[in-house]
Amino acid sequence: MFALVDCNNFYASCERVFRPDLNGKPVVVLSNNDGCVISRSTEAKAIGIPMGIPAYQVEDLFKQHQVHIFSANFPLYGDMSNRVMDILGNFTPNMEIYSIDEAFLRLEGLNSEDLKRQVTVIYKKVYKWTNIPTSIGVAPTKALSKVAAHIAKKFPKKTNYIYIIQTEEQRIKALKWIKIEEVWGIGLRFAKRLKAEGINTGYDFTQMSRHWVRKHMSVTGLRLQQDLQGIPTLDLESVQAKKNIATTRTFEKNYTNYDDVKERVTTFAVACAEKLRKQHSTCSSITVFISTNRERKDLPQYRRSFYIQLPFATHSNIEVAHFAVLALEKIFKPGYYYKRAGVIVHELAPDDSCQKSLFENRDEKQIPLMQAIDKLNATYGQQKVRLGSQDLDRIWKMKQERLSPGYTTKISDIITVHCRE
DNA sequence: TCTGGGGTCCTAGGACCC
DNA sequence: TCTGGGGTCCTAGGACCC
Repeated sequence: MFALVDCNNFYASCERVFRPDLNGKPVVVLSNNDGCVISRSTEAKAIGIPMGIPAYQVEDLFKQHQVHIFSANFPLYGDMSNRVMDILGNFTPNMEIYSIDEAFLRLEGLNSEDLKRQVTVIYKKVYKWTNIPTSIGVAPTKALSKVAAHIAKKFPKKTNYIYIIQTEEQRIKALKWIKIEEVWGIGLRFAKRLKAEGINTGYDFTQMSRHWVRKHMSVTGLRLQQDLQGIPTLDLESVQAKKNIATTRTFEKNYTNYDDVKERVTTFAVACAEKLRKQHSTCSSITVFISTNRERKDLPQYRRSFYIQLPFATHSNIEVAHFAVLALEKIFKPGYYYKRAGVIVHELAPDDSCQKSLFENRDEKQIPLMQAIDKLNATYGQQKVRLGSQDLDRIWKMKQERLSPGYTTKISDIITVHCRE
């Protein structure tokens, strides 16, 4: 059986761990730049704040209900996630960390009663040790465990956040209940097309012809269909090395000037190079993209990306930035209001197996130079040493007006507990 | 005025090989 | 006038996830 453990309202719950005074009150977490709502407590959902909505559009609701608002604090969420995953890992070695707030566990050799008992222990231990509430769905396949977790979350009073699909009857009942657009792997587009075919529930989808599914939804859709039919098709996936690393940002304002965009792209390239060095990898190709604000229908739109194959593998700030700027030169067109840009590095390889190019002409000093830069930045704070082509005055222009402390990741932010005698 | 960021997989079609 | 068959690799674009 597969168990999907899914943290409830994860980011909002993380904020509340250290602010127990906010229990029972509406809490939301905003994306970078304090742009959109990306996590909502149950209370915030109840007052009608939609997921993903731009914050300015719900300002009245915020005021009216005294919603507690937080800027995204990813170091905190990442650390809380590690704590939850460590606990889950103690229950079984067969685990797949699926996202920051979800993990699949394979539970073997338990009868129906023991299974229920074991899952309850998991729920309680995670809650007691981290204060993060979860929903747990259990079923014979991964896709069905997702459905089960959905039910657990939707009916907390009936389920106590735990739901198990074991019999064929339960499987069919659950699938007939779940709307097609809520099924894992069915996004906006496919839901629309499926509804046009008269498919409204997960159950309807399992009854479709394999031929149609294969033709319109590729093998991915076929695998999902089988998994929902109760035939184990999707298995736990082992952690594999990342294939890409990206640094992309929406700007706090529109940029029209080439030099401004170039500075941003340089900084994103440096960030990618730093991420590469941190995991001891190099890259051999990069993509740079720029884009205007696609929400502004009144302005001319322009989006392009450019891919460059590098002549050698590298993780040097200088080299990655150099090629990123070459790519930018290919696609930058004056006259547009740019709102977003990014650098993505591909073809990652371990940095010790760095292959020498036939036409090797790279500067061997890059490696000790980068080591020195990393050391200085580690000692004197992030971004003390930068490239001359980066904005030296810029500290961090991201809007983060309501950032919570780094309770678990920053020594100066650790909370003090006062005990009365 | 203000709309996130970082990933994955699959397919079709073009270029190229023998 | 007649023009093969079987591959691989690469990339853009489309779909999805949290």
